[in-house]
Amino acid sequence: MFGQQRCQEIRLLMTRLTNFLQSTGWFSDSQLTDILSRFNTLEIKRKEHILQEGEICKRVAYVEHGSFRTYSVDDNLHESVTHFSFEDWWVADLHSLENQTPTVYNIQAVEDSTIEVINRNDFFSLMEKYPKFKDGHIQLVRRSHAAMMNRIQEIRFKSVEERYLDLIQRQPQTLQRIPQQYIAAYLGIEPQSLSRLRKRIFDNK
Amino acid sequence: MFGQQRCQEIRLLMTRLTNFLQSTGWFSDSQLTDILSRFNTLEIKRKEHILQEGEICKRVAYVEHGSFRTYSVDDNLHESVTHFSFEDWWVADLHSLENQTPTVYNIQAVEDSTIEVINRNDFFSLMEKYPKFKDGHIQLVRRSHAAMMNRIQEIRFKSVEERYLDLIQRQPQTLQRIPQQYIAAYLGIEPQSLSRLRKRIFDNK
DNA sequence: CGATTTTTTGAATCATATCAACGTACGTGG
DNA sequence: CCACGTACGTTGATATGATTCAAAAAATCG
Repeated sequence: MFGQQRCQEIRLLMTRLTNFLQSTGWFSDSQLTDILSRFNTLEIKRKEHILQEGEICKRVAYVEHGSFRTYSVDDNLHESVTHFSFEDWWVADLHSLENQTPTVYNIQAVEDSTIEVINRNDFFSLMEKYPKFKDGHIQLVRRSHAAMMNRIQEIRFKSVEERYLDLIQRQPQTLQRIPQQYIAAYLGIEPQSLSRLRKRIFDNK
Repeated sequence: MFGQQRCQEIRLLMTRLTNFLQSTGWFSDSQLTDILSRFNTLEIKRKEHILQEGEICKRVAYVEHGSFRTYSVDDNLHESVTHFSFEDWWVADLHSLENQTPTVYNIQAVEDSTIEVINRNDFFSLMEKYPKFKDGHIQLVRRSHAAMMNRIQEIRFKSVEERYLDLIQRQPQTLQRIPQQYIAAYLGIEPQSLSRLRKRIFDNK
């Protein structure tokens, strides 16, 4: 019984994406094969961009391995990191993807990474073909929305120190895998200030 | 021809909600009547809450007249305003509505207001019954998501002064209809700081 | 009109930005 | 494999903007 399942998984290529889609229980094996056939595996080198300001988002990626940062840059060349994406995250600019308007965000690999990529047309036709796929996507948008609301609350109510401690507790991998300057840009402070903050924290311990 | 249309509108009650639903062009008159029949008109007094922290969001409102603020309160009783809602806005906590989890937000009338209210079950069954109604809702969630992303960018990149000037230019009604302390809570500063900021701005002119 | 809420003003304090310089780690080509 | 250059992180001094506590002035409501 498990032997057969394992065999099935191997036939479908044992990727994190496959694993995720199977875990939802929403699709039959043939549907799974159909869905997976629309994706291509891509290797992305550290510091390479998969989306840049001004472009129109034409594809959606699923992170197999590695990490990405979504950030934007203001007139004074200050960078602000919206979020980091690790294994099993979907990565895209949903707004640009939907409306086909130029994005204001940049998405860059922080480490050498591997992603599964699907282009916009295929993504949208999957949503039309499989209602569950659409529902899943809507859920994702809703969750992103809630996460953004939450983010604003945190920025408002918590000190930078609290938010830093929260971050390294909730996502210890961030500390290990993301350079400090990007973490500073995520917290909304200058790298110098994060350096001083860390000193304060670790001296008092 | 226009006479007949006007007559039709009167039969459906000439509300902003009716107007909005008609303007989408998504529904026939009988569908419109069906949809509108699920809504009830409610009068909300200034400072009255239509949702409070800890409750589960069980209804969705459309603002006919008046204004609301969505805000949350931290442990030190500091209030942060997420956004203001005026005429023709949908008002609800989408996250609590969807997941039936307790909300962390409060929604309060800033002025004496009139809203059209639909309860959760009716709202969801309308989404199942009319695909266009569901699409419209998804669009709304997506737009809210983009607005929140944008909000974070603004907080990061713009000074409080810039954001204040942006606000009163983009939504002059805010300045007229919303008390200053709530505007301060929207900008993320203390009322005292906004008062000083305003003095600085108007002295330099 | 009086009572309550809202806004303004003052002084002291705190956190972060900024400019500048120095140390350290990293990986790339010789 | 080492040396060099570049990118990254640390530290110092100073400046700026917002907070806090306190209290007065102004506006609003019943």
